Amino acid sequence: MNVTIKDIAKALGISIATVSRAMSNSPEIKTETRERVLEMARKMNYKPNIWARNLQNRQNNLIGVVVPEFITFFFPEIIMGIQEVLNPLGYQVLICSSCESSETERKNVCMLEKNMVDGMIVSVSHESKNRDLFERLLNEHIPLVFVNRVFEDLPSARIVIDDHKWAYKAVEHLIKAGYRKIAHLAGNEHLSVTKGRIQGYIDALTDYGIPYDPRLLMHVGVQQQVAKVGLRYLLSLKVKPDAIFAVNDPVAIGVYLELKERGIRVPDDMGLVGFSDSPTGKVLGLSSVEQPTFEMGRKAAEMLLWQIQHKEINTETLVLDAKLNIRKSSMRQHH
Amino acid sequence: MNVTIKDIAKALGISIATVSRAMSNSPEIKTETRERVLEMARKMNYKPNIWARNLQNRQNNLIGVVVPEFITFFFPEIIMGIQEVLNPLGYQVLICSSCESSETERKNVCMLEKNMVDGMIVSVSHESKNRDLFERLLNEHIPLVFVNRVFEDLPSARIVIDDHKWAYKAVEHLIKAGYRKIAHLAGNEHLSVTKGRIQGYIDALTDYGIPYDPRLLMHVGVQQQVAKVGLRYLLSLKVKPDAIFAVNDPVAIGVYLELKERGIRVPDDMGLVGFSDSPTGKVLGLSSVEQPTFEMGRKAAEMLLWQIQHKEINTETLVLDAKLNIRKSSMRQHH
DNA sequence: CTGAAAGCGCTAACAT
DNA sequence: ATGTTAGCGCTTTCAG
Repeated sequence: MNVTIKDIAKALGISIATVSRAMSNSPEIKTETRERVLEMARKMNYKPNIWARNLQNRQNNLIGVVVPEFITFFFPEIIMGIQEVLNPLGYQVLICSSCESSETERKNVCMLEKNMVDGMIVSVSHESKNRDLFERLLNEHIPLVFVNRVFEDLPSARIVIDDHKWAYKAVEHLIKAGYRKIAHLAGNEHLSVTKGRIQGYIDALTDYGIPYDPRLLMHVGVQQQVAKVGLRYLLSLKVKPDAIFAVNDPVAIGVYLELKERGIRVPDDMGLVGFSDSPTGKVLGLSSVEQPTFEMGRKAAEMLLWQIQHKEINTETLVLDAKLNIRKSSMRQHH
Repeated sequence: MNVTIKDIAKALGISIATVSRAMSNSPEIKTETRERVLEMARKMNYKPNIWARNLQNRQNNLIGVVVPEFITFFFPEIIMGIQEVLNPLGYQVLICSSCESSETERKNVCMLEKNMVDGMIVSVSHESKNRDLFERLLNEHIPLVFVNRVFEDLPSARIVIDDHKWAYKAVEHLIKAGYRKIAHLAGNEHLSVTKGRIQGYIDALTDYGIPYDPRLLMHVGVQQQVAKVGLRYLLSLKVKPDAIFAVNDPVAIGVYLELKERGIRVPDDMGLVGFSDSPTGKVLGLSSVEQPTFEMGRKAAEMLLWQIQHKEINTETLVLDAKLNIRKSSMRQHH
């Protein structure tokens, strides 16, 4: 059995109220009494019961985070940013992975609700199916912030980068490097980031007078293993592409490995640009758009805190800056 | 204000006990009453207060996990294994990163204690300084399992692989591939995995008649950025090594990149083997020892559950199998 | 400054 | 089968 304030009170011959006050550093207590209580608490190895306290305070300093996965660096870095802000403030973070499944995502969110988290930070799974669920959360005024993968039509707080702009820059870079038949391996259709990146791709081509050819655009998803299928399709085309802009680094890496396998040289035979700048991409010399992952996490945490503290839902969208890192995968020597 | 069983009871004109029984699916209740309660609960959007329940049950189904980092694939995979077992059973997992700092690790553990987790799974930070802390936990009979990085002299549950054996195999492989001056970039001195891998390295050399040269062994730590320093040292030696066995993949990758930078060819001029088989190492063609990460997590969770259920500390060490993946970084064509 | 007492929402005897 | 009641450990009025 654990030691409670009752035990301390009894041992000291004082009331539990006094002990409680000593513990919570209340001003209305004699310094001497407090010291005696603290001393005894230490001696008896007292540990406050957090559930009793939460029950009283109706707040548990728990924040839920739901991400699609946390095996690759991207979401872990966001999570670190979140914890960096929240942990020092005494918040605990419950991390859930939806494993890119909307069903699991729904379970995670319900579980977090059951655990009465003070708020949630979510990056939605690639199917982006649970609009109704998050709408309900919003209606119930549960503080909620979306990061990276969002629902555009939901009045919620959001942390994103300008996918359109950075996709545009990536494709523009390929054009300036001399590539002309630029393909795009896009993510899942309903994913927020997919749409922005596709439009950026199309707009860059158009602006540089390259007609957009829908056959060079294929939705493959966001995982490395699907890249092979996409590449096979692109290479089967009559007019093969000379460069590929991939929706993210895992897909770009999948493409890279498959190209190597087939003896197609990067960047000479095929230019390649990814998105999100993974460590693996970096060592492979893959050009990529770098997102400020830690900062995204920090900002998401701050925006959530604001909502919790102001007891008010925030519908602001914060657009952070990004950066195009050019490496050898898109630096053709001659063409 | 949230709806409580009291509200439901009042709305239905019944007692709170009946409502409580309906909620917990007690057998001693009329089916019809239960349905009416459940119906009303749904209508009123009732959500059970988990703190009140925990206060009553003195159990919160919370498990704490402390890992050194979760940016690279390794610990995330272990964590996924843990969650795979624990989540379906209704446990929530609190994930903390010690950021390879013993001080942060101590804070994390204390925080988890404060949150009254039912148990902890820990992989200690590379300094391995908090022996006293974990000893206290063990003395207080808090269920605890170490994974991967352990304290050998603490009577605790442990999930590991045979570092000695697999380091031996890695070095043996280099020897059989024709390398003779094999160096070892080792991890932090007090880290459990470091010791086993060093001994495996030494024993393999000895068994194959290659005298162990202490100058070819250097403690560099476990992070990619320190590899450069280690390599610079090794290349400054009079008798330069022709192969390097690195304590883990990050270090091996750091070495790989630096070798490339300097125009030293892998595997022809320098053989290279890592440890833990990272995705990045994989795409670089780095030979490495693969650890069963998911399985380690699953087993750790199971061992912890056992302790929780049996209310008894377990001091078993479970040694899982591993695998040496040979890739081109150690496949010299000729020598 | 300290104590008595009520109550947070729920469960589990104990009654009926 | 249902209701009554006493806590779980803590905080917080309200008295003194």
